[in-house]
Amino acid sequence: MARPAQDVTESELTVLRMLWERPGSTIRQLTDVLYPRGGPAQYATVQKLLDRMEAKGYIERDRSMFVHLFSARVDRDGLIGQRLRGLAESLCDGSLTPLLTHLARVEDLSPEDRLALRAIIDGSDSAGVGNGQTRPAKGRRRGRSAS
Amino acid sequence: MARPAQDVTESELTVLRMLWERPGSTIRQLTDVLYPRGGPAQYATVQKLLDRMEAKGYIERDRSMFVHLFSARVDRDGLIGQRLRGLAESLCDGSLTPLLTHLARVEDLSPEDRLALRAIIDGSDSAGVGNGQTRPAKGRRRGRSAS
DNA sequence: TGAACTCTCAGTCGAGTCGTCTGAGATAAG
DNA sequence: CTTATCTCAGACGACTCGACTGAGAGTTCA
Repeated sequence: MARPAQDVTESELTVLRMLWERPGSTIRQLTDVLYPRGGPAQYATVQKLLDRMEAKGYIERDRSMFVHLFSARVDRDGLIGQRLRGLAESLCDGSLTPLLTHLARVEDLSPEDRLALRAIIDGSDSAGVGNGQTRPAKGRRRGRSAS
Repeated sequence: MARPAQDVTESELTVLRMLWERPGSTIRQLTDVLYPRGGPAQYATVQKLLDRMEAKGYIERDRSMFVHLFSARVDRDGLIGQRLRGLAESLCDGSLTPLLTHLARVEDLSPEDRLALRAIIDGSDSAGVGNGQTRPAKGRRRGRSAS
């Protein structure tokens, strides 16, 4: 009954970040970058991390060839959303609003951020102010959990 | 080298939540509520959870009397901030802005939330719209981590 | 064909966490 | 003094996680 833990570890995240940069990588390719002087042991470590991430649903594996190709199933924004939801669940009865107001209160915003935020809040989704970090995300929309 | 883990567990959080409601509780009082039919074993469990939370800095213990009194050192908002910062650290290079925009984008806001948010964003901190969940927080202000 | 190489896969190991529980010793109450 | 309650240290079993080993299947190439 110890630690349920189902989200990505720091080590797993390191591998996942690489898959975000280069989808369809092989274990060999990942290992060569992660452990430039790595032997079979390091190779196996990366393999195990990928195994576990696949089991947790964070990546997918193309088995069609002898050498498997790995890609991320969740992007950075998806991961952010997941953790944010988990946080809301355990601390705010599932509501995301407290997190939102907390951030708006704590973070000192740049004028650009301020503008972009107001645009988002007011519903106009044509805010062209790129802050470089966040990407539009594909099919994500109002994920009411309503526990 | 497994799991550093330094933040509150779900079980610890259960106890912490009680301390938010009733600061200065004894182990006995906490145990009676948490395990209404609990024996010495359950008592010791609560004790251990308190021990570990004290070690992690989440609660404080008044040792002046024979029976110790426990209180939270961090409130809900503080915990939210801490986790949010951790999340930003591991996924957004330490910047909170991506989290903010993510939430603003994903969450469909009620008109009240919208209004309150705009007030916060625009810097006027006299927003009287109480959404019940978030409390103003004492000394928290611009925590630039600038890694 | 067959040897050398690389890959996959299953299993193991050590360190660490977490919830639980036991037992010893100190203190208070009757 | 006896009894009850508290504190404190330690230990357990289950589990996670990074690291590593070894066996066996598939590929490459002389």
